[in-house]
Amino acid sequence: MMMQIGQLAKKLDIKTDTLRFYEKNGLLTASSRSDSGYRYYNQADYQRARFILRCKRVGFSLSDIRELLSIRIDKTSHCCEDVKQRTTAKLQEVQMRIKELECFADSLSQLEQACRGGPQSAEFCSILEALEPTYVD
Amino acid sequence: MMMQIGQLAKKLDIKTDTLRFYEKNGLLTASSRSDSGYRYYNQADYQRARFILRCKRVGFSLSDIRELLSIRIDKTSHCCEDVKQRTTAKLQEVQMRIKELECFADSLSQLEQACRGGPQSAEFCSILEALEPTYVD
DNA sequence: CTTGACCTTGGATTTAACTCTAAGGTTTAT
DNA sequence: ATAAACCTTAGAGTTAAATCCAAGGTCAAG
Repeated sequence: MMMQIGQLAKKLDIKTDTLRFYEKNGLLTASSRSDSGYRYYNQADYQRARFILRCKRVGFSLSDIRELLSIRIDKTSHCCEDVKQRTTAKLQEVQMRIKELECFADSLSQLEQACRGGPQSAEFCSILEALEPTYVD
Repeated sequence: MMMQIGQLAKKLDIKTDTLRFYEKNGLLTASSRSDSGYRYYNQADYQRARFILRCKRVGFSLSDIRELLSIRIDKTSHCCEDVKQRTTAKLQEVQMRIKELECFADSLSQLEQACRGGPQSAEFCSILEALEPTYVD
């Protein structure tokens, strides 16, 4: 359950240096340390690390991610305007990215269809051409 | 219709240097030049530039984008295995990113609900906690 | 016909995000 | 008890992507 930095790094397929770098930058701190200073990570740390990597893959910068992770809602007193606003902003950003990606996915599958000799086979020959009809500026 | 580098940069909200950098790296070349060497961009160039910026926003690197842009299907002879395979691979990648983002969006809107004092108001207080139930490792 | 706002190139610098190096301490297995 | 495989820190180096700088050419407006 508890693992040290090398094991966690292997599980995540990243370098131990990267984990130390994330710690230095306030993204992920090992939940405990051994007497001699070795970092020990638990399951929650692992989840948090996976979250960071997911965020990165979809184009968030480390400071975006720090912000996402910092959004905390006070259970008792309901949340303040600031937190609500940041959450809404991030949500809109994410939804925009989803739309953009869906647009890509459509175009790519049209191209794939063309590859299979589907109905559009002679119509589009690049992703830009496949995307064009969907661009409404 | 035809614009020079400064105008295009302004429209895209990037620096002229960035456009020259993209040219040097084979992502976007001005469709023509004046006698004195000024770059002239047309509508297709603009679309291509927008495509590049969209790709970047959803986490593709410039070489990913170069690859996406290089996928071309030969209209007459149907497409070769290589192109088909690259298209399929990119499509899968895009679909995975969409799934991840949808997962975020759900969690963020749960948080937003909590902010509004919705039914889950006392349940989750951070994006990690809101995400947890959806993590199936 | 010159001023000011554009443009050219090549090369240096910056920034984010790692990734490596050096010098040394810790743990486990034989 | 010593080698091998871990870990620590601080700080330097790398890579991708963008941005800046310098020295100079172009062009439209007054």
